[in-house]
Amino acid sequence: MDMEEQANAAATAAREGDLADVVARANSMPYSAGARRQAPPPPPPCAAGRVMIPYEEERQRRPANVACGGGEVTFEAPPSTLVVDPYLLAAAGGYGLPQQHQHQHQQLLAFQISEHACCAAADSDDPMRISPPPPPPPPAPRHQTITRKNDVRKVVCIPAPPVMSNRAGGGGEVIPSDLWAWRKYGQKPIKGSPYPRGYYRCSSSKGCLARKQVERSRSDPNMLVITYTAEHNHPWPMQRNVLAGYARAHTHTAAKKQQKISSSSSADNAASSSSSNSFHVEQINPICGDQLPVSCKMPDSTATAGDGGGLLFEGIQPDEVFAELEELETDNNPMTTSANVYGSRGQQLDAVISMRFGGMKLQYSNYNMRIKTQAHVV
DNA sequence: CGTGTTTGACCAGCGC
DNA sequence: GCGCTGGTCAAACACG
Repeated sequence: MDMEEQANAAATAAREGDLADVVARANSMPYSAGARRQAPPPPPPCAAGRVMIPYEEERQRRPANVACGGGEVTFEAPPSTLVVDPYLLAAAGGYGLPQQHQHQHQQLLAFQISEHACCAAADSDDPMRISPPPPPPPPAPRHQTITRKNDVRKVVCIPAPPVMSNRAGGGGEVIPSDLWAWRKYGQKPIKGSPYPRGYYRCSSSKGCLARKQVERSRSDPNMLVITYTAEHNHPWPMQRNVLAGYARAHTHTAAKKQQKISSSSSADNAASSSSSNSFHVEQINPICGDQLPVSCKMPDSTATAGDGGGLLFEGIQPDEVFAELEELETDNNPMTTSANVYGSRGQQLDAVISMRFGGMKLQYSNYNMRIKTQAHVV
């Protein structure tokens, strides 16, 4: 199979949402003659693939490059320092956010990324908010399964839905979906914070050590601070096998709204086209329009669609794409990831995430609220 | 019945 | 060593 056929096969796979196939095909392709080069270095050891900026590095860079607070946020960082978080991308696209908050994401897209550092600064009484990669944790005793000093913590800040009486999420929090199945196992009031902290563990797989803590930022109650601890030891769940509890609770709120929107919207998918060595799938971002031009459903027909009100799209689904990328990164696939997020221009916000694996380059962009996924042979 | 949340109790780390 | 604090457990309960 020559390069062109490979590219077409990869394009087909990508249109079908099978990023792993795309990557496999891309990695099987030789680098083009003109671009012959050493394989790019593996991404930084950030297995979960989230924005991970070493604390000292970030602290030194922050004054010059990150302006935090206010409506206008400009954020720039060397691509090598950024690993894209599928969750952030989901939030950036507005997926998973309750309808009443979707408008906020335009202003918050850049903020969410820089807030990663700003939260740490604002809530500086938590010294573990950003920590360097530690050695592997020792075998876990019954309690305190991970020592506090050595655990990896990755922090994501997202716009918080308003406090509701909904029991989901504890303390009335409604946690937007990040595609993993989480089970709440505790909640504690935190000294100095008026908001309780919820403790969640991964319920997708027995024995998975992944945990997350969810609390409102004490400095900005409109932001949710989600702290991820440990890593999933299993692929992300393509199929939710649960209808009870957390997902059920979400079904009662924003998720049902989205389901209604979904069911009443047109099933027309946006046009896609392909050429010999490139293709793109273009979809209208549902959050900026009254109409929802694509059909929304879960990846698997048996899965629940009520997962935090998230919308997934037929064809390439951004959440899926980055969730798969997350796994690929953990496999240390030789690829580079870069992200550029530009400050808001009026109501518009642009974000470009590009990834390169082998001879294929994938690019996810959110230009003027128009989601576009492209793949090119490089 | 399976999966979830709630919540009081328990345990360990940490600072003094 | 002691007390505070955060993280986890587990029983009870809710829900489809």
